[in-house]
Amino acid sequence: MELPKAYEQKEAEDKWYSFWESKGYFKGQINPKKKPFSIVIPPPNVTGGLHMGHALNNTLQDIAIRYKRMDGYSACWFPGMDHASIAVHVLIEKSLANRELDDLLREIGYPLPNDKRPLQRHDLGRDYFMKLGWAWKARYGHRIREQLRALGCSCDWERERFTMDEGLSNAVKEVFVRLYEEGFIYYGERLVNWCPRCMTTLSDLEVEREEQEAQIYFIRYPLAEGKGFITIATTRPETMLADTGVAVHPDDERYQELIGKSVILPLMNRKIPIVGDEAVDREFGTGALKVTPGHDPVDFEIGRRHGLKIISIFNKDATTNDEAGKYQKLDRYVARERVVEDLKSAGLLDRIEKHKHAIGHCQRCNTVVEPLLSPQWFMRMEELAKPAIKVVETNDVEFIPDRWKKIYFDWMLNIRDWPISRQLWWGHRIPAWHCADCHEITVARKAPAKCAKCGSSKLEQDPDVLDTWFSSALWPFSIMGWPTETPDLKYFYATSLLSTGHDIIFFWVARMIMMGLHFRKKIPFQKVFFHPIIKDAKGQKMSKSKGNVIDPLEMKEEYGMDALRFTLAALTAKGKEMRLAKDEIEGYRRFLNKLWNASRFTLINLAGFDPSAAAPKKSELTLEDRWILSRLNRVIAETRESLESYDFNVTAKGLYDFVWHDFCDWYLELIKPRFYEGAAAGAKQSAQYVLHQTLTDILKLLHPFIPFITEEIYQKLPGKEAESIMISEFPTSLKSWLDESSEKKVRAIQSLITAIRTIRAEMNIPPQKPAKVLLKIGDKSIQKLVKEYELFFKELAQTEELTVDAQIERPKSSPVMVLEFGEVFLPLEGLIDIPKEKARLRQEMEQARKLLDSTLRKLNNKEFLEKAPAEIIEKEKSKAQEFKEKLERLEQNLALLMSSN
RNA sequence: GGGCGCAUAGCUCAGCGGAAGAGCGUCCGCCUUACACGCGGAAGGUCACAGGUUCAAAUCCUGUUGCGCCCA
Repeated sequence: MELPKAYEQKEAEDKWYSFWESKGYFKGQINPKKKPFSIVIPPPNVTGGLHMGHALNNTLQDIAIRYKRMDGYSACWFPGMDHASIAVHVLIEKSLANRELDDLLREIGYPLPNDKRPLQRHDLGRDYFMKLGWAWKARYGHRIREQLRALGCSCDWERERFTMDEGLSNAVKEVFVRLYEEGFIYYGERLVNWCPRCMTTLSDLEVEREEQEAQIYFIRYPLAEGKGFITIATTRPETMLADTGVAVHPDDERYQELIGKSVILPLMNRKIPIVGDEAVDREFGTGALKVTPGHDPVDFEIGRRHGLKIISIFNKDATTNDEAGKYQKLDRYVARERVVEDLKSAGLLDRIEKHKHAIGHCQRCNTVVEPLLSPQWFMRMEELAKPAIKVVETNDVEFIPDRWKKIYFDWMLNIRDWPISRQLWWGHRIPAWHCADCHEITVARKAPAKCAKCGSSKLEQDPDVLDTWFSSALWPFSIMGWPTETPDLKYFYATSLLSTGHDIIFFWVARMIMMGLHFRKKIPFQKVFFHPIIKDAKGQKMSKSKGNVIDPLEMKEEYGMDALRFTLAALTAKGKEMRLAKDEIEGYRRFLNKLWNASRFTLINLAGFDPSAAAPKKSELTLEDRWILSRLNRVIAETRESLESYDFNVTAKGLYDFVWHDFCDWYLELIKPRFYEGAAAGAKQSAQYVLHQTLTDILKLLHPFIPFITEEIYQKLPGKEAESIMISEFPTSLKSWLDESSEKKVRAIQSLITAIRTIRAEMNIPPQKPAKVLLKIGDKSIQKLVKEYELFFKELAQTEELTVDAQIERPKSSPVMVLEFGEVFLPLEGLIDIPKEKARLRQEMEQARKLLDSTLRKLNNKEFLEKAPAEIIEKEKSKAQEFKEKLERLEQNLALLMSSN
């Protein structure tokens, strides 16, 4: 069966994905006779489509799962998606305002207004908003599913889950109730990060700090007793309206006697105390700090320690409220201007300086976050973190690369309570009910009929939803049916591998470990692989606004998905980031083209091959056969090793080099004569056998990386063992095929042929013109080798007469290549370029001398001889010998060149 | 302010104790019947800088400089 001239990727990709799926290969089977290998997908957000980061992560997971599946494990990849509470909520709100969701609104039967005014979620109400969310999920969930399929991901689609599915929602409720009952979850009023745009609280992790050029204001606060001022420094002058104290460091000599006294708060004329607190940084500003417990977390703590009042001057949209007196009903930045103006006219503004500092922004909408006092649900983390730290310390959960462990420990050791409630609609509603009569809270799995305390039936469910990461933290077991102890949980939990980006190590990885340990008493996964973050060619983050995104589906169109997959794998080294450019993908597509053509060559020459016939005996194999099989078995071992250690780049490069440079450049070229007419039948048959064997293994080794093209070729191979390469056996390296001697011989032949080619190229001898070649070689075994394989030289270096001898006089005007074990002469009829030739020889001599010097330096060193391992000394000795001989030959040749012309 | 990472060929990056590597780009020559998405050949590097450890350092340690990232 022959292959067409070109690989039609588009057709092949669709065809084989459907084939695999229809055969049920993706389905995870609970099989007690096999070891399980399971992966849960980091569920993509149903916000839109998948970007290159997803393509990377899912490619890596697919490589891992396909490898293990072929290697005899019962493999299962659990796919699914995340409802992404705030992200989707924000997107829907934006799209509503732009009236981009009218089609979905029509779908859910919402009475659309006739005009085009912007819609808000409150126009829809909670029920319609939720319906809209589900319609959104259906649309984008479908898109994501199709993208994963386009990537070739061998997910078990029957096990697909969504974080808001009924089962997973039950798991969320169950966890919430249990943690509440165990005292880990509590309700309380705290100062939280508040996004005035999203109108919700945020955890510290959801606040992104951005260094900004701002101003620092020095303000004089008049002392209440006697004359004078204390000058404070602040970056947020408007919050002074809510000041309830001034703090200085208790040991600060400048302010010693002011502690315990008071100041009159300007503009508000409020008397507030001066307190001493160690949290004050004496070096910052004037060393005196205005204390605003209602609007700053540090101040909140200081206030708590000194019993200061808490005043809130902001509404939830960050406008000022009536606590701000005459400054009420202003935007926070307008309030700032007014306050500064008035301070200036009152002569209380000392000065304004430029000041760089980090300002917190909402991760989702980039609005400046406002610390706000509000009642929220929190989760105590410290106790949950302890066992989760331990399992990483002991490597029960292994971090790859392990440098991420430190980052993890640092965060876990300083972990703080987690605000888990969000003032959003899209998400898991908190299973808590507030009593209108006694204000008691009832937390329950199902809506209670009456208040647990007073029996009132005036109950209202808490309006808030849970932080998305609350449900994501349960993903590895909620996806398998927890709290029911399902067969999946018994067999596939703990999962084998989690592959993810290091950017969500706290958000997700840490929390999954804590929840897994708490609720399953078992780690959620054995290994965590942190892949690099994809950047563009210049090292910039890919983003729509920068216009530098490379879209995976476009790359599939342009180069084929296999090319993209192989590129991503080849770039996945254990660094923090990787740079992707279209050039890279193009380069690896060429590799696929090479593979395709090598396969074409193989199939053409396998005509008449009987795969069921007995394998040739080892003695019937030629040198090149034994060589390629030896190399193949080494590559198999290396492939397995690097796959096990998640060195994807190493695997990819190893296979690339083997296929292109060993198999195509040398093996295929060396065996061509065995397929010429008139060649011996036995030689052809054994070549066919080795070709078939090697190509089959190459395809299998490459399959996890480039599933489509390998299947396309595999299906055309005669005598395939399985109905699909996907379920064929992953090659195993056999030591009996390792053949050092053949490898050494072929290396010698290669270096001789390369030397001849180099001379030909440098002397501009047309490639097709046969040349006489003289080889001066002392080593008898190499002499013999050359004679035996003269045909190789004829085929690959276009030699006509090949003379090999220990004693050969260099013919006049012949250039020379000097090797470690001999010299190559090419007698030329015309004149050679003497100066050029001299320069070349000199350069080579310089190189050889450098090498010789460095080995001699070692060998002349007593300590080296005493302390270095014997094998290293041996190696150095033989190196010295080689370099010496080479240098002598070069010298002789140079001398000859000088004298003869 | 604390922590982490990175500096290797023109570009992008591997290598992380025992002869400086790849891809792309550059230069030269080839339409050799698997492949011009190709074949053959070549040029190009005081491995950021300064110390140290070692028989031996691009590789380990310390410091300096420059760039990233994370946390406060």
